[in-house]
This record gives sequence, C-alpha cells and structure tokens, in this order.
Amino acid sequence: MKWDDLKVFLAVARGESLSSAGQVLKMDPATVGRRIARLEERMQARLFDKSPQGYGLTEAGRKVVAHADAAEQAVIGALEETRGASNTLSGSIRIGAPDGVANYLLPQICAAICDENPGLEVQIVALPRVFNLSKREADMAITVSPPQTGRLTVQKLTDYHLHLAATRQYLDQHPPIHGRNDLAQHRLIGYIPDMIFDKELDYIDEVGEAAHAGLMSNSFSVQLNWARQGAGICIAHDFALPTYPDLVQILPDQVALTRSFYLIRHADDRRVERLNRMAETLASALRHEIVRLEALA
Amino acid sequence: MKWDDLKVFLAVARGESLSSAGQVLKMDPATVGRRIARLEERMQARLFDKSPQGYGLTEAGRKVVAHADAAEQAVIGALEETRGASNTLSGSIRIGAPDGVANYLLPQICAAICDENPGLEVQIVALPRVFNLSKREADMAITVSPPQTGRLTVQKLTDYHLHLAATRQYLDQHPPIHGRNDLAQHRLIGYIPDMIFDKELDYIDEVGEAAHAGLMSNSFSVQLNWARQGAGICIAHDFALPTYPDLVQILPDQVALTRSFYLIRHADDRRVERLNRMAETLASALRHEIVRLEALA
DNA sequence: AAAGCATTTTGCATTTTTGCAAAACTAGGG
DNA sequence: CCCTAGTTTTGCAAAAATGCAAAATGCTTT
Repeated sequence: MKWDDLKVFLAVARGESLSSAGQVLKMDPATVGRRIARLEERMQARLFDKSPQGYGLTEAGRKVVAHADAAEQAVIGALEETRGASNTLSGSIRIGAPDGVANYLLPQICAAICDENPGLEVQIVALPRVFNLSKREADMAITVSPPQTGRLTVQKLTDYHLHLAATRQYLDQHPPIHGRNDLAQHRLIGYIPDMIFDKELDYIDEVGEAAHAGLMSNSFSVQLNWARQGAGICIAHDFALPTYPDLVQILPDQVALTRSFYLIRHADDRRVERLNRMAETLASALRHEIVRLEALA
Repeated sequence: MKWDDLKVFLAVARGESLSSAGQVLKMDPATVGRRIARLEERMQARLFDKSPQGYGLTEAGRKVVAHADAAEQAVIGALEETRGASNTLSGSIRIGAPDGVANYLLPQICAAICDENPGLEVQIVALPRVFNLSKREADMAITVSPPQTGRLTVQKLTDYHLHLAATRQYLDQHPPIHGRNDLAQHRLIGYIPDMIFDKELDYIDEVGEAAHAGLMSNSFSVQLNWARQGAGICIAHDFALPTYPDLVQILPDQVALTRSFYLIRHADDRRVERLNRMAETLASALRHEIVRLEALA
C-alpha cells in the first residue's frame, strides 16, 4: 500500500476530476488516473465513479476521505514540526572552535552576523579537543587540520600565521633576542605535550631545538594571558595580537609559522540550505577578519 | 513532499537501521537510505544520526515520529474502511437480470452458490429494462444483448433457446397445430410492443407474419403464468419449461429461436478479485444450469 | 594491535513510473 | 440531428526509482 496514492486520492476527491487534481499536484492527469486505478486495485474497492464529466466519489470513497484527511493532517504536522525544528536550528546554531578562534575571532564575527540576521542565535563552544559532530556537540566546527575519518564535509577557510610574542616590558627586562639561539635563555609558553589534540599545534619543534616550554597550558588563551602579564614568550596567532597592544612580535622574519583553518560539518547537512548559507557567511567573514587583524599585528 | 517517505521513515525509526527497515518494507537497504536522504532534504532537517551501527533518531526525528505514527494510523484506518466495504460487497452482491432469468435460473443457482460460500448474501434485481450499473443499481447484470456504450466489461455467457409453449389442456381444447400457419387461429402471448427494451426480445416477427399477440405483458413471468393457466400460446425459454410440467413445446422443429446471455460489469471492477471470482462462478453455474434445464424441456 | 562483523554507501543495469500527444468518450447546445 | 467542449484513456519514449554487488566504515573481539 502506497501512502502517496492516498495523497492523490485526496486531490481527486477534492477536485472531482483528474485534470484539476493534476493541476494541484503538478502531475499529468494520466498519471493521476493510473495511481487511482492502482489504489483501487490494492484496496479492492471502487472509490470513484468515472466519467468524461469527472471523478465522483462512490460510497466507499466517501468513507476513505475522512481517513485520508487525517493522514494529510498528520503529514502537515510532521512538516510543521521540522520547520519549527529547523527554525530553532537556524535560530540557534552551535559552532565549535579551538579556543584561540573562539576567543579572538568568533566573538566579533558572530556579533556582526547576528546583527544582520535578526532572530539568529549563535552559540560558541570552545573546546581544546576534537569535536564529535555526530553527537550534536555542534552544528559545525573549525579545526586546524582536516579530519581523516567520519562522514564529514570539510572546507578550507584560510591560512593564518603565528609568531613569537611577548610584552615590551618583558623584553626590556630580559636578555636581548637577535636570533633563534637566544631563545634558549628565555621562558617559553606552550602546550602541555601529552594534551596536544592536534599535531598541527606542535609548534615548539619548529621554533628551534634550543627552545623548550617552561609554562604550559592546554588553552591558548591562558598562554596568551601569561605572556600578556610578562611571564614569558608565547607562540601567538597574529590575529590575536591586536587585542593586546602590549604584545609585540619577536623575530618576525626568522620565526614564522603558517597553518590553516578548516570548517567541518555533517556530511548529511550538505543539503540543508540554511546551514549552507550560514557556513558561507561564516567562512567569508573569517577570511576577511583574519586578513584585517593580521595587517594590524 | 512524498507521503511514502514518511512510511519508510517510520520503519527506519522502529528498526533503528536501514537493513531491518528494508526487511520489513521488502526493499533494498540502499533504497531505504536514499529515501531517507530525500526526506531529510525536503524537510531541511537531519532526522537520523547515521553510523555503521545503524540509524538513530535525532531530536528532530523524535518529534516527527509522533506525526508519522498518526499518519500510519490514518492509512490503516482507510484500509480497514474499504476492507469492510469490500466485505459487504462480497457479503452482499447485487445481480440484475431480466425477469426470465431472475425467476427461473438465478434462484437455484444463487442458492447453490450461497451454500458453498457461507456469509455470502446475494440480491437479485429483476427489472424489465436496461440497468444503470454506474449508479450501483447492481454489481453485475445479465442482459440479452451486449451493451454498445458505457465503460463496461462484457462477457458472453451462453446461448439459450426459445420455443412456443402451451398447456396440454389448452392444446386439447383448441384447433390442432401442424404448421406455422395454424398459429393464426390461436391466442398468442407476448411483450407489449412499445415497452420492449431490447430488440432481441422482439420475437413475434420471427414466429411468422400470421402471428400476433392477443395477451401482452412487459414481464415474461406474467406471460408464462398466463400460458400455464391455459390462456394461450407463449414464447418461452426452454429453461423455464421444466418448472411447469403442464407446459409442452409446440412445433419445436419448425419454430425455434436462439438468443444469448451476456454478463456485464463495471470496467473498473475488473481488478476486484472477489467480483472476478463471483462472476466466474456465476457464469459457470448459469451455463450448466441452462444445459441441464434445456435437456429436460 | 589487528582482524572480523554488521552496517551503510556507491556504481551500474534493470524495472517501474511518468509525461506528452493523440484518440475516445459523453453531456449539452445550435 | 450533428457538433463542440470538457473530460478520461491509451501508446510510446524519456526519466526516475529500484535492486544488486562491491567497497567503505567504525565498533568489537581475539
């Protein structure tokens, strides 16, 4: 038994003809007629009196209308349900991001997007680990390396740069730095080695063999605050520096790292238009903001 | 929006996997998956969390289940409705027939059929005119000529024969009949000319120019009863004669008519299996009964 | 740590369904 | 009495959906 046939049955019952039903359903009258024939066969009953003047309900057909009506109401209900649900999705979108992005990029960007789209509610989830999109921890997430596994769609956002940074005050009070080797005499701030959740964050080796971190946190934000208070030298995203004018780049020509951001989403959400628009807006805004902030650094 | 997709949605929600849903729906899991994908696209919402461990309902999906359930109930209701209706159809089948058939053939046949099919109720409608099957005056009808118009299926049943007949007593008391010409001296019983509803019933010309009816009725049964009471000579179906042993055929070799019966039905009922079986049973029984009765005549 | 297992997902040949155009049909009007 | 107007119905080609087999995926067990 095909539920769809009940839908065309309803249309024919209301239009009292195949042609009018076809117009409503945007189907050929021939198709409508064939579906009705199939339905009557499956139900083992004549539902319509057919004539070149149209389709008139038979006694049995009249009884079926009530049920078909109920079915239609249920279908509409289901549709409304998800329309509401997808509203709350577009009304409340959750974005996961590493804490650097979450703290120094997303706040401004999301605020701007919310201003342009009234009724949109954005949630930022800052977590120092990989996301599990499948469990709806977030609708989309920003990562520093494209995921290798899982049914996800990945989209490269933009490159970004990192440099050594410290406060002017710190640099004044400590031995001068003219080259990489001078770093050995300083206190470096970095990630806790066994809590690094993405190999792309393992900067310290690239800075130089001599370098090793004395202050460590799993949170970039904590690292940056350490540096801001003159505790040492950290490896900071350029886009984070303008937030704290105290901080200055160190050896920008000799020590420079380049990484990339990726936006990942459920593969199944590919066709959800609202999320597509949101993703595109977000990507575009992130690219511009990074360019703007890096120019200020 | 395809209502059918809601059905497969329900199956997947219950089976919590494409494969189990496929088993229930007797469809390939691949198809089930594609339908779910299409449904999610149309609804603009993710309904399931997909994994190689199965399909799990998402929050939005859970809300939809209730509506899908309601839809299912409505569809089942519609199905039950017509199942009941088609039961009463097979429980009460209405057969239209000219009154000769209605009186001298159908009673025995229908009684036998009812004996074999307990719970079957047969209604015989004897009407001296053409039927209007479209208005559900009858589910099927027996006629003496195939209809030329209307959406009907026609099926030839069998030939039958008519002869002149009167009571022995009448013949003894009136001039002897040795040939067609002798009929002019007798009182013939026939149809009322302007109430003949089918040209096949216009026997009188075929009997002979000399013949003309003095007693007329639109009902064959009335004509026969006239003859049975010795009122004259009628043109009787052979299968009706055994009912009244008083009646004997007259000039069986010189005056004999052959006609045919046809069973007509709604073209739309072609696929209703119960009616098909009923029609086949009826046709077969009629053929046998006519052969049996004509042998006795 | 690696292989097994039940599941979903993809590529392709087949079947089914659909749309279009033309024919058939019946009631109402000139 | 015929003819028109609006239907439904049929024949055929194109499009869509389906099933099957193979590949991929992620948990579980050895």
